[in-house]
Amino acid sequence: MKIGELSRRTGVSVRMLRYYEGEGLLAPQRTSSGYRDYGTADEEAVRRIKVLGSAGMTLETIKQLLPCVRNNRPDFRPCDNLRRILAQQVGLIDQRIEALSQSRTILAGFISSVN
Amino acid sequence: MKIGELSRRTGVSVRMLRYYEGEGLLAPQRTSSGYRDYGTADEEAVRRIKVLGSAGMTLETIKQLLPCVRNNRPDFRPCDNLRRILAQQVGLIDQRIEALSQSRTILAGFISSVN
DNA sequence: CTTGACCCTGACAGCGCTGTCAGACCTTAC
DNA sequence: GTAAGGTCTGACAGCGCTGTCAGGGTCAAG
Repeated sequence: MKIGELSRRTGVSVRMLRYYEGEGLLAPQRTSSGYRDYGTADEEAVRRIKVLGSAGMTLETIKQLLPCVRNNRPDFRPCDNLRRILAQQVGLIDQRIEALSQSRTILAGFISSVN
Repeated sequence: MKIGELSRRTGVSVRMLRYYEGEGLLAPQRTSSGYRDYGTADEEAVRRIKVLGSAGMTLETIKQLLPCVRNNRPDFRPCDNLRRILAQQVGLIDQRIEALSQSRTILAGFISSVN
């Protein structure tokens, strides 16, 4: 599929899809005329990037993860320090969740103190 | 207290404390020689800013919240649309928590699939 | 009075991310 | 063949946040 369609299907802007490629997270085929040609695997990848990204992960971090994550099952063999990255990222995520929960408590408290 | 001490006590860099002031989130007293002089209320505010900020809130958003949040108990009277902001922010936070949980599941799954 | 630690302001720069614009090419449908 | 809409590249700019540097003032201890 072409970039516009992928954009519509994933909700990621055309601009960002090209950016992902520039950062090395995607490498779509090209048609003879130079148009990007994405497959379903690319679409899957974009969805993953989106989720990981909205969790606060940097594209750089996601990039380290992604190549090992083809096929829903990570392949760790080519990725030596990946486990470390993963554990570290889970730690970061837990921290963020904690902060968010705290904030939520604060805000929800404010709201209910008014109703 | 002076800015260096506040920085040490809160873990927020001197640079950022001055930035907060520039953005209108803090307004410390000044000594006759121009040094910033922070009180305990400022320290409290900085801690709140820190928590709210690490929850992904913009300083601009925090700024709208902060004036109504003196004394641990929000004063809604001067803040008409605050409830709307609060509800909206809680929604955003819930979204972020959801995304983080998803990411966490993905990553933790990867890790356990290897042990 | 000097020295070292701290503070001041202002500016520049970078980060990661995102939008937008220009100028050109491609494709599809009429 | 023409027009409309999609795509290409490359560049510029902005966002919010953060560090750093320069050039200068202040303060406390020796």
